[in-house]
Amino acid sequence: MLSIGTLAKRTGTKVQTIRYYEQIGLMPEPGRTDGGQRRYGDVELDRLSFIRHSRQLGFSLGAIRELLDLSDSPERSCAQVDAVAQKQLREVEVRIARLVALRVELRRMIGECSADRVADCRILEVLRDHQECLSDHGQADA
Amino acid sequence: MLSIGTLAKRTGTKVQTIRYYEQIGLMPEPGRTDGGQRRYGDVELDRLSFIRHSRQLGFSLGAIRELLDLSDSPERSCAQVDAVAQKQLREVEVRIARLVALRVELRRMIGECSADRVADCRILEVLRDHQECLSDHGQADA
DNA sequence: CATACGACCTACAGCGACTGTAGGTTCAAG
DNA sequence: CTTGAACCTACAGTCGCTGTAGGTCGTATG
Repeated sequence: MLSIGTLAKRTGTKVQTIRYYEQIGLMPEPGRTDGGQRRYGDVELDRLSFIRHSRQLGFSLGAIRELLDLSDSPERSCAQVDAVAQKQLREVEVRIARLVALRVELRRMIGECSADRVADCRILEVLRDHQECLSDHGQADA
Repeated sequence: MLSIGTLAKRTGTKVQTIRYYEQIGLMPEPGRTDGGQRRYGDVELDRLSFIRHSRQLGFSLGAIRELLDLSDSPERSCAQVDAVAQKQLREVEVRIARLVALRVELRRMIGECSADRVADCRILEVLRDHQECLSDHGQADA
């Protein structure tokens, strides 16, 4: 039986984060000692490892919830699992594309500035005037 | 004199976002009509354009505040402006590297799964077992 | 067996950067 | 003068945690 602190260490999670996952129903309510402290077993350890690893791969908690639900029906087709993963991949690809476009602009901006004074700084000029950009770089994140 | 809605349209910002920027002191408190509605001039239009464009390039509101402060002292050296932009570039590069590593894992994971049933799904297996990953992909974001 | 102290408990506020809602007021066109 | 779109304030919600305050529990040591 593991305390929440031990579970946290084993999975590289903060204690508060585990309690947060319990609060939003992503982790089950565990057993308690007589004094009211949480005690976990291997099932919970595995579940939390799954969650953390999925988070590291960028899956949202919503997507993770879906994956956990799916993995509870081992006889079903795994097409839905595939769809979730594909969607995540596409999102990662979109973000990479956006960031690469940003990198281009930032590099160009920095490279062009050889001024001494703020008044002549190309970086600030570019930021002032969107026209000077090559791409439209809609949103930075998402 | 522009209403907040017109300013919003011109800069591709939501009205609430402009009010939010005012609230956190990034935009100045504008003049008002007798009825209490905000009215903006070209100075505010330029400032908001600067903010929005910087946001699109991924600068945080904190960094933007710094850049706006710097651009108010036109005689100063622009080394600090450069430093802010360089920092942003480095952050973008780190994020790209992370996302590219994620893309590798996601593609591999998806490519390996040719199962029909959830029970044999490679995607879920990989998510369960971190060992199966090549990189350490620490944090998804940041 | 008593004590100390680190780990645990709950409840709630805060982060960044917005976005949305409710309920009321103002402006400008017809 | 009326209508209705646009404006106003104030506050709650988003996501995924993280931090704090103030109190309780469990266990190793003396």
